[in-house]
Amino acid sequence: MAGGDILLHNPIMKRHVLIFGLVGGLLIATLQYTEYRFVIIEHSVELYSALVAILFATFGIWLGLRITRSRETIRETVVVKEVLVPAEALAPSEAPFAPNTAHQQTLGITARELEILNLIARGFSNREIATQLFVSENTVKTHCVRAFDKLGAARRTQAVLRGKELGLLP
Amino acid sequence: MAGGDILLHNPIMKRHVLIFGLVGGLLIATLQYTEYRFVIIEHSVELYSALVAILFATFGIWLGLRITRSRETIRETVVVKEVLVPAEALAPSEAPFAPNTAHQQTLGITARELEILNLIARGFSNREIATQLFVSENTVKTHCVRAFDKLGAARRTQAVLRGKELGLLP
DNA sequence: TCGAAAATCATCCGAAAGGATGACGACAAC
DNA sequence: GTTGTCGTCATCCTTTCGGATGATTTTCGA
Repeated sequence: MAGGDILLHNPIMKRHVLIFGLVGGLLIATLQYTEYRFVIIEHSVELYSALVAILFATFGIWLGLRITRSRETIRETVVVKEVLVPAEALAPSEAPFAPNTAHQQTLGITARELEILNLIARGFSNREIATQLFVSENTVKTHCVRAFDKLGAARRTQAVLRGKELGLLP
Repeated sequence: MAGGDILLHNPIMKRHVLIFGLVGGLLIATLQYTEYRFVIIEHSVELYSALVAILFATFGIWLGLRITRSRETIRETVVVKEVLVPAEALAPSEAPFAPNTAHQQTLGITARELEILNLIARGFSNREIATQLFVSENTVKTHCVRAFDKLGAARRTQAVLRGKELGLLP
């Protein structure tokens, strides 16, 4: 049930769905309107269908991505809370790794910054990171600079080193 | 490039996109076909549009979910690898660290190159490394390029990662 | 619902890193 | 003495990073 709640009772999602419906309605209305105003070429049904299909497929993909993204964020915060307590008694063998939130907090490193640090540590370039996270390269660079600043690092290799020293990275 | 590779050069993704296109084409074809076979009710364009829209929106959302899911899976497997390998080469706290000479030999990595890899892993820039080793920056860069080539790395962060995986670096 | 924090994106610039290629001396192995 | 490897250095060029700055949008908590 929680999954549904997260998706449906989320105001952000509500707005997206609303926009989705609105755009759909508008499109249909436009279609109907144009039918009376302009000359409809023969066999235009499939053309319209294709257009609408492409449009909505794109929008659908975007929405799908969007949904999972916000779901991931929610999940992350939950996980952090969850892991926090057993962290003291954690076996060093199997754990999915819990970053040292104490250090993270004192340094003021945000979740997103840590996420990017992680990808840097895995050897990805800024462009690759941008692609993976569905943001622009500029954004990644901004996060990088801020994270480096907070870590007192001048380079990404140094940032990775510091991150591992502080238990922020696996 | 790897980010794009994960999504676009992924056989699973390719199949999805293929299916996506196929379904789209089939739908359009069906639409065209039915136009000649059945009686088309008046104002059916918007009906068809709505139908197609809903269908493709659903499909799009599904695809979006699918994409992010496989992306997560890929990321997870990477993590598993990362955790798995260095586990065996984990130093028992005190040893001054002995690099895996077997891997070093098979890859043809020279001592000097390993030395430079080590300094890279410690977060030094090429210039700093040059100063420490009393050689020119150009020399350091040459060693870097050769080492990266042997390790199959495109970046120093990647080289460090590979080096640790192979037990060449502490 | 208001404001702070976070995330996003952009542009500009200089520095660092990466890639290709050629060259030269030292040294060991054949 | 020839060959091959290694270390050294250089030049030229392209790409990537890092830093500064400003703006907008999202998100979240009071």
